[in-house]
Amino acid sequence: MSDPFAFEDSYEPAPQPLRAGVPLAPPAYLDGLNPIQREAVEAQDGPVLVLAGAGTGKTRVLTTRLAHLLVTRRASPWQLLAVTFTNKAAREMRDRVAALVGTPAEGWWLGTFHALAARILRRHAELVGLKSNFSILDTDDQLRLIKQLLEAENVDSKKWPARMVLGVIERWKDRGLTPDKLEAKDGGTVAGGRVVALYAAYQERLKTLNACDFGDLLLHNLVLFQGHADILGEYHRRFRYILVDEYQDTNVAQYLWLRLLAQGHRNLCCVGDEDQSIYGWRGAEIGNILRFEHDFPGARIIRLEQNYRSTGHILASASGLIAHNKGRLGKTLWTGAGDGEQVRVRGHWDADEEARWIGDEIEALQRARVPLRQIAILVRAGFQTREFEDRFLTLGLPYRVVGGLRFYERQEIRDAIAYLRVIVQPDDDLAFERIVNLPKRGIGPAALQMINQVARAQGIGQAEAAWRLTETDELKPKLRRTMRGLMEDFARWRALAPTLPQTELVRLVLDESGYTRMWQDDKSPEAPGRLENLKELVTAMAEFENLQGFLEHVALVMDTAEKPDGDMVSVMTLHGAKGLEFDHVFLPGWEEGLFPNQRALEDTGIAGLEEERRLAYVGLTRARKSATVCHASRRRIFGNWMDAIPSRFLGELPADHIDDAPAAGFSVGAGFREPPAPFVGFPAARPPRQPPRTIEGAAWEVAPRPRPATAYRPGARVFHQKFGTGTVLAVDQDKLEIAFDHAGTKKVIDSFVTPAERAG
DNA sequence: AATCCAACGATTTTT
DNA sequence: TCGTTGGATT
Repeated sequence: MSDPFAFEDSYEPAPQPLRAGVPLAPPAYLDGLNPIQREAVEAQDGPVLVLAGAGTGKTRVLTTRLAHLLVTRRASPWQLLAVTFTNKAAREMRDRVAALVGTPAEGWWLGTFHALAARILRRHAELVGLKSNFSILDTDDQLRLIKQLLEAENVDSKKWPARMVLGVIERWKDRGLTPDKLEAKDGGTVAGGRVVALYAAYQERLKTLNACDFGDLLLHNLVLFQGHADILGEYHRRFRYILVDEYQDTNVAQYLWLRLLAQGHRNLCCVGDEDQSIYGWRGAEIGNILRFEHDFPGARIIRLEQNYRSTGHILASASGLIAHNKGRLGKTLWTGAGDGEQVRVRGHWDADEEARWIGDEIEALQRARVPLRQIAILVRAGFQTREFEDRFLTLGLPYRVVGGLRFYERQEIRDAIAYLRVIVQPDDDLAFERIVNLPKRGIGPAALQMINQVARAQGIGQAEAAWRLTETDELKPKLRRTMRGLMEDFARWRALAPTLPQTELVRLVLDESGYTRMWQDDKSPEAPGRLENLKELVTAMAEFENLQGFLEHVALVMDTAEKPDGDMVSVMTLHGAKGLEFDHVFLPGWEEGLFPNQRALEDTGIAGLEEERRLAYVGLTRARKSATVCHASRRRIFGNWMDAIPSRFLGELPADHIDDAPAAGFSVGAGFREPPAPFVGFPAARPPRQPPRTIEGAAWEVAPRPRPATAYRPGARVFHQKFGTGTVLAVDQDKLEIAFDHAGTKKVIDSFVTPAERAG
């Protein structure tokens, strides 16, 4: 089987540009681009920043640019690296470029930061102390791991919830900071001043689990590139042109990753809009885009400012609002379309009335034959959707709440995947722990504790420890039999895995493990749905080449391509709306405290306020024909009614473009003060050297680990917690055969015995 | 091992 | 207010 991404092809000489890159007649796909867009398409060499305002045809420019590179033969597909944030964006880019070029472009590196980083990491995993079949953990796994560590460290998990500790660690990872770059004091008082140590322990644990979290995918890439110039060099030779979408959302680690890769040919084109940077709280660093010119000297900045989406008043309102931000590069959006309607601002007595009024408005639109799919309600926080759901339910108005539990986040799906993970990667203790007693097998906390004791003593995974336990008399016969059975099942499934289509394998595993039966016997109302989901999982798996590919998909492509079903009003958060557009947009809840959100202000001060304002900007610019902003005087927050004052953002909307502009003099939320600017640190320029390490074992192999020879010799007197004192008869690596004084002859594992006091 | 109650805490969540 | 979670109880 040939790997289209094998390195050999990167040494192929670059194809010569066709007529020095200038085709005789401009290709058809350039028609209909405006002059600036065309400039952005044709500026192919050197660093380029395309500042693409909302609705200015960004995706079109991006895809045309790629097509142009290919058609003019400046680069072959395999010499392109195209990075997006979401899988949706990657899909769209792939499809649209294929449409432009005429054939699907095969062999280019197109994907999300994480998917691309994972692909690179799988190739060189040994160099960062992993095996190439490493698992990618989800948030659940991460939290369980942190909880275990907190417990081991005796940290009060009430005071320092795992969520928070994980958050701190992830922000460090976002900034490219490995534990060795931190000092204990960098963690402040979090977890009793021990977060840095916890971070180090967490990373250590991940390594023994042969696992990565999302942040690690990038972080390990950085370590790899910085420590192995030869490998980085190969990627330099490979990637002649690099294209990045949504650059305003990159974090420091991603920035460093891009910078390292772009050093080769320096053809780095980043597309983004600083006014739509809304993920700062997830580690996105707006400074990346603001500093682009400084970071990449000689960069060309191209501003796409002609908006093709919204009518004049909407655009002017959004522009007027965002002009209040300081941290901008600045753009002046304009539209050739007419003024359209002014942005409506409406106040209501309370949130219920707000929902009622918006419901009525939507019904009016419906009567005017506006398709419901062209209407959206964009809220600041998830809980705001409830009022609308209640209202739409009574009105019988079809709606859909976008977001919420995703397919792969469902319990039964995660369980099924855990089985597969243990098969692919026996060291994956987190997956093992999840399903070892699911369905109930009687392998409860006590048994697990024993497993853990062996695992820890011998430095092996739980699965391996369980296996070794069954070779002894440590367990009660019944338990020993079930555990042995389970371990043999796993061994068998593992052996079958490479020979069986993955769909067959899951079916087999879910049946033989009793997992399916468990839900079949379950009388709860949700059980049938879960069985349905499991079937859907099997169907979904069919599309993948192999089990590994499927697991990679699950880990990295958490979204399921949503089916565009039915004509419904969309209700979603402002974050969820980024990149979407609707004819008619309703923006409820513009009140101080809610929007801008109190916590955002408290956490990050002026930076937080500006991010909230960008969120408002994103909301307004989703609208094509009409935007309606609402605020209520009373809102039920956490059960009790709270008085609310209109958002300061309302006062920032330019009066000329507003319908029923509220009277001037809105109070600007009292008590707001500016905390010190948050520290934004860059890691030291000097790359840390990591000694290369080689670990044996291909994807499906369970490399047999040498068992430590025991310190006990035949004749030694030992003590065992359960069986009492005895004399060692025979030694087999870590297993001892012991003649106990009162319990007969048993096989035990040496970690369960201690030297007995010498008699006499 | 299951079940019940009290306490808590509740923005945003591309991967 | 309401859903989740963890401890305690049977």
